Amino acid sequence: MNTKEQILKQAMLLFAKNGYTGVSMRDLAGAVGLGVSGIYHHFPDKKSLYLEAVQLAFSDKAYAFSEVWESDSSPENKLREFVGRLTDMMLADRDFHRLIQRELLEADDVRMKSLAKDVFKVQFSELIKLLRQLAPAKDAHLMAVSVISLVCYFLEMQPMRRFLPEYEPRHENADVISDHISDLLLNGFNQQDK
Amino acid sequence: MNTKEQILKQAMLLFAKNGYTGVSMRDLAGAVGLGVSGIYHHFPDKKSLYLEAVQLAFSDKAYAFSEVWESDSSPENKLREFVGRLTDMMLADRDFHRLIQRELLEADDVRMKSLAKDVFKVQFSELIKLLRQLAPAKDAHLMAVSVISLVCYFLEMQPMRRFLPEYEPRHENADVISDHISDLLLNGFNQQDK
DNA sequence: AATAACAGAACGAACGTTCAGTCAATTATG
DNA sequence: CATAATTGACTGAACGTTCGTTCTGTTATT
Repeated sequence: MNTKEQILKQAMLLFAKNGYTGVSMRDLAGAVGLGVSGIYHHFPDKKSLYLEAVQLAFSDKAYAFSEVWESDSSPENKLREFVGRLTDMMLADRDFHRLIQRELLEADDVRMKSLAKDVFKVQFSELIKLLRQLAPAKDAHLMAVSVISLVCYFLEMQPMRRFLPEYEPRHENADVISDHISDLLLNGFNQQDK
Repeated sequence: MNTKEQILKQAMLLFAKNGYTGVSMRDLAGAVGLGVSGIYHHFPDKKSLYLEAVQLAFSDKAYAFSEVWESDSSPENKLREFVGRLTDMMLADRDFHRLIQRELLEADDVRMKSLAKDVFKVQFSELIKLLRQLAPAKDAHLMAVSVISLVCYFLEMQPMRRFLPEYEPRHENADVISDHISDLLLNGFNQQDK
């Protein structure tokens, strides 16, 4: 891995942890093992470096779900598979999830639009297609957002959930979370037989 | 409203918009109409000011749901009422919601614990009690987190949802959102007759 | 000889914080 | 009751530090 890639990787980690204003060029240089000016040899300024790091982080993840859409399982199982993979991904790469959280908080309209079109659109459309089969009468956009909401906010709340009533350690297990979410989506509060 | 309260209010707005490191004491002083040292007359340092502003913002909201818990409607209607009020609150006070988002992202274990115990615990416990009536066989903690997730992440995704497929302007309406969430929770993907 | 990849020092600006002084309102004193 | 002393709420300038960025080398490779 060359120097530029190392810079981008460390940048993504640090920006995810501490945010744009929370990371100085000296912090980053130190993490990579360079002097400050070494970074400016590869990037014109901090803003460009940040955007490139975010873009790289997202583009790596976009194609993780193609197997799900291409499989010929039942719609129910496709949904379970999608929820499971999304949960796994978010749990395995917390820095990536923090980056999403930060972008939702801080990105402007231009960047929001480019993230929507370039990163999420394809997966979101496939999810909508699947949901139309599962629940034709319901609003597909709202359903798709609901699926993503359940997965992402579970992990977003994780640092606080630990201190809330009825918490058990198994509530951090990926399978427990994704099974719960799939059951809830497919059956609501009604009992289900598994 | 005295000066100290004005400082706290402006601080909460600015911190919600720009984050802790994104707001300088000079920014804040300017917003209140003071010199920098005027702020240090009321607060010992930036950190204390931030914590006090966050605490104030949260304590104002904690008691908005007592009517729901005390009513004698059916559990189903109580849930609909809770979801509706939570959605309204988050939609009406975006700065408050941004502050929650930031705290979930940036707070350390100590502050996370104090937020959980002092701010959310009571409401969360009441929600759990309600959910036990609605779905006794399910995991109460996971269910409660699901309810909150659906409401909060809908609003968190709002700036990006606008650019995703199948979006319609009515998807930003509080009633549309909260009805969808309540129906989903009570019935899953199954059809429901309203 | 030219270039790519850096190091180290330095730039002005902005940061959190402090400090000496101002000025009205309050309290204490002769 | 008048006046002196004290306090609370602030201003403006200044402190040392850190910020993003640039500039001048240096060193190994082409």
